[in-house]
Amino acid sequence: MLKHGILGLLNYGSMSGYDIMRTFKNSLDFFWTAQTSQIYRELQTLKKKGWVTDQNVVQSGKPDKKLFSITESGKEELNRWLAEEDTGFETRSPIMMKTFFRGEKSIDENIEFFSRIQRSCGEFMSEMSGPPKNISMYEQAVKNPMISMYWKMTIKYGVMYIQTLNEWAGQCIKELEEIKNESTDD
Amino acid sequence: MLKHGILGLLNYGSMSGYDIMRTFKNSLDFFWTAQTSQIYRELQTLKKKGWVTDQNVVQSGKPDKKLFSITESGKEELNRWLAEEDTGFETRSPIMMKTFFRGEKSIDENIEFFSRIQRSCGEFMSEMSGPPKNISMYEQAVKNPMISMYWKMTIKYGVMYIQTLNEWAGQCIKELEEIKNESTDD
DNA sequence: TGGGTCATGTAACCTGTTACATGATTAG
DNA sequence: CTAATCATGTAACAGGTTACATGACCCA
Repeated sequence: MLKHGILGLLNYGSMSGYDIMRTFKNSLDFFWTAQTSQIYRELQTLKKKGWVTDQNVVQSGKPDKKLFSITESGKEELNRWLAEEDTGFETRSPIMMKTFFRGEKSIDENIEFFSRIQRSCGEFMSEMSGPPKNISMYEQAVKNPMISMYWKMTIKYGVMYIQTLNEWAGQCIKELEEIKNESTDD
Repeated sequence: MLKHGILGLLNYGSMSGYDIMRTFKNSLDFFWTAQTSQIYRELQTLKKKGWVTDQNVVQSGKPDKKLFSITESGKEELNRWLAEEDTGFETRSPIMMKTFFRGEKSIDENIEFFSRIQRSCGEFMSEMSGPPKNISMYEQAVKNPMISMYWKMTIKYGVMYIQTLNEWAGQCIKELEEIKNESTDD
């Protein structure tokens, strides 16, 4: 999956490992995180597979860099992956894992747990409403609205996802508070 | 994370590796998948850490099994983990990764891509509306509504998540179809 | 007699995380 | 002068996936 993410980015233009890392951080990071070390390792694998090539670029005032470019067979692989039929949703949610076992904790502690989720959602939303971080990528994309459209779809998903999580946490809190009131009434 | 999932299950009662595997499949599977091989490996790690103990149980008509039980220090670890403050959302979404790069494909292919997501959502929802698979776990939980409440919250989240995904895919299709109509009108 | 469930795992591999190392330039 | 940015990576470990192996019992 990360391999194809890297191929996809290189398909927009040649980049160094460092460029890829930054692009990941300010565009794909929300739904796929990647460490620098992993990106450099994957680039070596992609090179071995013949999907990318690299060349040294001497820079003045900055350290030299390796520019990676996608090859024809790399483009074929990218297209094969995009055409592949997906099966299932493959979510992995630490939040749900913890929620599942929260019966061990008191109602008040759990209200606090869900409130913390809501606070995180709020922080995320206010970050989102500010100016977009991925300016340099946007600049390129504006030239080709057919590409930036899909980027915007993933951002839209991110917003909807956080809103849903926020709403869900709210419902959980409400449920817990009703239980608290019932037991106080007796 | 899987370690704590296993500890959490063993906290409800002693189980064999096989029992844990089945419980995972019909309750935690949606937000955390685990292979059998991984569960057996993790159980060995948990044993080394002193969080679980095991004993052989001879069965007639079935192969012998190893019953794993949580220890006091295992319970402490479970509680420590539950009290831990979470940072971030940590989503990993293959669907979004593919969406991000769909500019490579035609509008019609992409409408088909989003329609396939909607079909998967539909299948998921009709499975959910049927009788719950995790009957044996429910039986136990009914005795303690304070525990089953949190399980139901995770199921609720699953439903809301799929609904959001479905709605998002619908909006994407709408957007693509508008573009199609615009270019036909010219 | 063939497939499903129960029950255990090993081996190899791939992917992801954490910590560390190096070193120049530039902005505050 | 100090922290951030640019730029490369290695090493070790943790976590996840795929494939394989074994064997008995039960039901159709």
